[in-house]
Amino acid sequence: MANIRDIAKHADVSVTTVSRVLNEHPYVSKEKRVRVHEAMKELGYLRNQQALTLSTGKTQRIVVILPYMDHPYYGFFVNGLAKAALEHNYRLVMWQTEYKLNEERQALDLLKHREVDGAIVLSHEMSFKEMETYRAYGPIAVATVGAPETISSIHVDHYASFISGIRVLQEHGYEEIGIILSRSHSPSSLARQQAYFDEVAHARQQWIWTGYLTSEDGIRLAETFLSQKERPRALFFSSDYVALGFLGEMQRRHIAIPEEVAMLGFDGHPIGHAFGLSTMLSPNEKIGRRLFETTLAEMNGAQPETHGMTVSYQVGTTL
Amino acid sequence: MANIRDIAKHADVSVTTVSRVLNEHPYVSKEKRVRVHEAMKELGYLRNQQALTLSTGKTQRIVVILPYMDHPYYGFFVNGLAKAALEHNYRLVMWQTEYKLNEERQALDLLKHREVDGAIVLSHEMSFKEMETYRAYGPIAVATVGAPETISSIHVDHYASFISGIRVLQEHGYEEIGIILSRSHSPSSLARQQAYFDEVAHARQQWIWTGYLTSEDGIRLAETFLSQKERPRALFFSSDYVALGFLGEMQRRHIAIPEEVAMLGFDGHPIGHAFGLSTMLSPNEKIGRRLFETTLAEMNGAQPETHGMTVSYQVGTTL
DNA sequence: GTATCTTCTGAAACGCGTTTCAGAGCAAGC
DNA sequence: GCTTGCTCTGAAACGCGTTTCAGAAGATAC
Repeated sequence: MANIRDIAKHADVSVTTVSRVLNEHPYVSKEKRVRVHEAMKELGYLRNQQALTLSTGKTQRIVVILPYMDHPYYGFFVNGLAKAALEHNYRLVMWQTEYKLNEERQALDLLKHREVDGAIVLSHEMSFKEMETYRAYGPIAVATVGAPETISSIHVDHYASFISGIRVLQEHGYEEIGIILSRSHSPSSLARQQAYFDEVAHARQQWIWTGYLTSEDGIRLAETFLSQKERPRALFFSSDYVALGFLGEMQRRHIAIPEEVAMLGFDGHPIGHAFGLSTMLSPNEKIGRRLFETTLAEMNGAQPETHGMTVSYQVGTTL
Repeated sequence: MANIRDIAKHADVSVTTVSRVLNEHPYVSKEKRVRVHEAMKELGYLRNQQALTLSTGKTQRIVVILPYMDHPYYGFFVNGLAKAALEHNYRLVMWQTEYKLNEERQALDLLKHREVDGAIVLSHEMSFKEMETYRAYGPIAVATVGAPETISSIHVDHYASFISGIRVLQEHGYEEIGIILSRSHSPSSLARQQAYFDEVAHARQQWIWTGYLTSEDGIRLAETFLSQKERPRALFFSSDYVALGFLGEMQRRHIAIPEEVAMLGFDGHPIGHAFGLSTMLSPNEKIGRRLFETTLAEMNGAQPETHGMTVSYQVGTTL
């Protein structure tokens, strides 16, 4: 495959001139520019991206770190990221961690080895303290709360969002409320619990169910929930998919929603809409976009930024 | 940041020796090996992946081309791909095309510019004829049918799968069957239509609904379906999400499933299970794995392969 | 007419790890 | 004692595009 030196020889110009033509530098005479273009066509020249990357030090790649690519929760984030990346001529390198700390480290090592220009972290086990040790090698943006100043954070304000969700439930007359969370120790779960205790007068520790991530978990939850003696009148889920699993199983058991138990989801997935799930709509695609744009801005010298986004109520029939 | 030459100087050995230590070449004396390791530690050496890539010509990256990353249909494929890639120390570069031919071209151009070692195409607008023009630059594997010999294909045998789905419907006593397809001109849709006409005695052109991709489309379909005078007794969907949208809307309208119309989905998404959707289980995660492994094998000199996978019936309550 | 720009060109160095090749030193084979 | 072979080492070339720097030629300024 022809390289820049072959082109130079063929067009009888210097390598520098060919490079200038490639980069549309103005100081090339029309005549030579034409000759170079012809040579490139004749030899079927294709610029070697690797060489460019080594030379400039810019990879035009960003690593995206998330637990599972097929978990619907991340779909909107990734979609926003993908669109923004495409627009700015960046490629996304996806790294699936399965919640393993070691995989997160490997993914961030790409930064150290200059395989990518930046990192976007949608979920992490790693402490921010450790994450900061990677910061010297490139910008990092997270979709979670609690990041230090050096790390950009574009996230859903889970505390405020849960407060507003609880208010929606209260406006519908529900006072005895339970909440369904994902991993119990994650910052978002902690914020949600805090909101729960701050805002719900009848809050009870045993009305917090943790460890529910998927629709299958939602199915399981139905059994657990129904076996409980004292049950809340409404459930606030932190994920639409868990809510849907629960809803499906309740339907199967012919238990009326919202008469027996009211439900409020979180995310706003279209599939929830089909089953009339009331939910808190989260601007995840927009967050994805902004995560990318923030990272890009940082690469161009901007300061890290922190921004919390809020959610809105989407009417359904489960309240 | 220290490079290999700095290490060489610091350890008072040649650059070659440092390279040998990095690559665990046996012909390095213990003494020098130790000196090199010490120098690397002292200077905080990090191997520059870019330089390695330029030097070896191997990127350890594969581009994955698909219309939308957040479409649940692709979730399992991508999951399988991601797991296999991780195991073999490859990175996945995701390219979202939104069904645009031009985006597919850009994605495959990565191959030409040596930005990736291979390409995996989960869905494409591009003709195989055009796709073959990229073949010279690296292995390509598709998840669709009809690929020429030069392009690997690991796919669901849509014809056989639709036949077996139709048989399931017939075994449940349904003769008047309609089918719901995605894009009408895609090879999979054509194969499905063929199976429909070959296997269903009462097949009718107006019982083929095309253009249904998402759960929102499924909701829309309910209206269209119900407004039709002569309706089939059963619907065979080519996507669980479309089926679920339809199912939700039918529930909202208090129309009994399967009494009014029986439903059979396709894919086997967990969320379908929650709502008792009968479906044809597709081994998409396995296909993802094999797509990667095939591509890897081709990079190591193996021939392209074609393999059709079959689906199995997953019992639900919508038949 | 001299000084100062502007335009255009190319040699060489740079980014950095790998590979090839030549050769030195030493041991085993016969 | 001489050949063969193995172990170890490093200089130089290679992959390939970009950038720096020096300089030539022509144009403009005053």
